[in-house]
Amino acid sequence: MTSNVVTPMASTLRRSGEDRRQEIVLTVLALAQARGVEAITTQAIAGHMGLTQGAVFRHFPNKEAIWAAVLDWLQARLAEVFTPRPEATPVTKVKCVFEAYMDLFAAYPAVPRLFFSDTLHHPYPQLHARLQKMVRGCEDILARWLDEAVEAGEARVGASPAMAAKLLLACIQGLAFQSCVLGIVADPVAAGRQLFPLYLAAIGAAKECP
Amino acid sequence: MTSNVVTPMASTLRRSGEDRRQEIVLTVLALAQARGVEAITTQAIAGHMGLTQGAVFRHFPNKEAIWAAVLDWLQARLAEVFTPRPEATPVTKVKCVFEAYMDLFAAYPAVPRLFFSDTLHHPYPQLHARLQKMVRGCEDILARWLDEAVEAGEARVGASPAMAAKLLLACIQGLAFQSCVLGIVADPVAAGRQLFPLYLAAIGAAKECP
DNA sequence: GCTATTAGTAAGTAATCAATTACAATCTTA
DNA sequence: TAAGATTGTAATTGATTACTTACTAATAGC
Repeated sequence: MTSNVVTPMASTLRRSGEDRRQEIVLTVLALAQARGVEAITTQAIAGHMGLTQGAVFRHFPNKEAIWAAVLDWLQARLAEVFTPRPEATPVTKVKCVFEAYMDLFAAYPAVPRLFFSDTLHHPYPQLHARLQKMVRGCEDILARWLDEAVEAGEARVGASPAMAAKLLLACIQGLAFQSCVLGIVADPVAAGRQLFPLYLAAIGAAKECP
Repeated sequence: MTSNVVTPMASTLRRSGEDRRQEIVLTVLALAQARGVEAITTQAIAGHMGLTQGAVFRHFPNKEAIWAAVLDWLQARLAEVFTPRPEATPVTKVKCVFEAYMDLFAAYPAVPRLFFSDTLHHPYPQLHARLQKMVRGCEDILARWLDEAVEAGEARVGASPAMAAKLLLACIQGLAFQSCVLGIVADPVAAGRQLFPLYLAAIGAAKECP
């Protein structure tokens, strides 16, 4: 007789590690939106994927590594946001980035939730530093474009371009909070369309922007 | 002989319930800043106050009640923020509110942390609704003043006053995030002083503002 | 086709959480 | 001053947490 201890792996689909890691990241995004960042436990992740809790640790050594993978994903999305058409004028680039942000928030409402959550900041100094670096990098790119816009006569910023960049990012973050965390802005894309002209006025740019 | 089971209440200062409730709220603010919102446990609160964990539940029936008390405190601070001099012009009122926000963030960096944390939103629908209501209320007041500003010829908002109000609150929230959560803005008051002129340009107001 | 690696389970770990209980000391007040 | 309400302790509860271990089945490479 064979050892009839149990009959595991009944109908479970076995997948590659790379697949599972991606799936875990997407599951984290889904859970952040559905149940909140604090409710993202390894058990919740495993349950959402139809696996047992221990399986999660086959693919990540600990929870911090999961968060790091989520940050990898987030960084890739942010890189996409900051890839406007190269032939665009500086102000148009800025506008495209703003719109891409709103599209990102509409597509993945979990992103601001993760960004704002203390979980990604206080308990993990390295992740906190990475998030700092990411935002600083975005600010720098925007500041460069705004500088070019002033030089090209496309805008006439009263303050420094760096401050104009900080203002735009602050607006974006505020909108992200209002739409994705607080839920008082139904459609970030529509809200952005109404708000961006005000920013153009702030930097003394024309309203058109093709 | 007396029963020498233990000798409790050795040197502990016994205080009134109202005192303790206030102390707990302030302790929550301190812990939110020092260790992060997620690290605010009843044990941490009690330890910070020099009490045992059970003592916390003498003053609040459960943790949600603690959060609710924190929201009460926050609501009172917000009411102070929205109390400018009545003789001020509309735009000056808006400016005063902006500056009061920055002062609040400088004095209590834990406030944005709490506001942004999922803890106050997802697990407690009632607290979430309260936060929504508070922000909406702030937005409404700002929108009214901006409307008055336009009528008085103090500003010429391109979009609706409601949108101009939403823009200002978004900026405030973004700055709160950058300074108190992300930590890339050292002095929110100084940053605000540099950014507010850009907002004045956005709503077509003069730069002076006494 | 055999073997090593990988992806899974099941069960268990110690730690920590919010909340409860039984009891004691300290106020309040009648 | 006696009685009742209040503020505290100490110990414990059951649930949940991230993470580990021992074992098993599927896959990939030679």
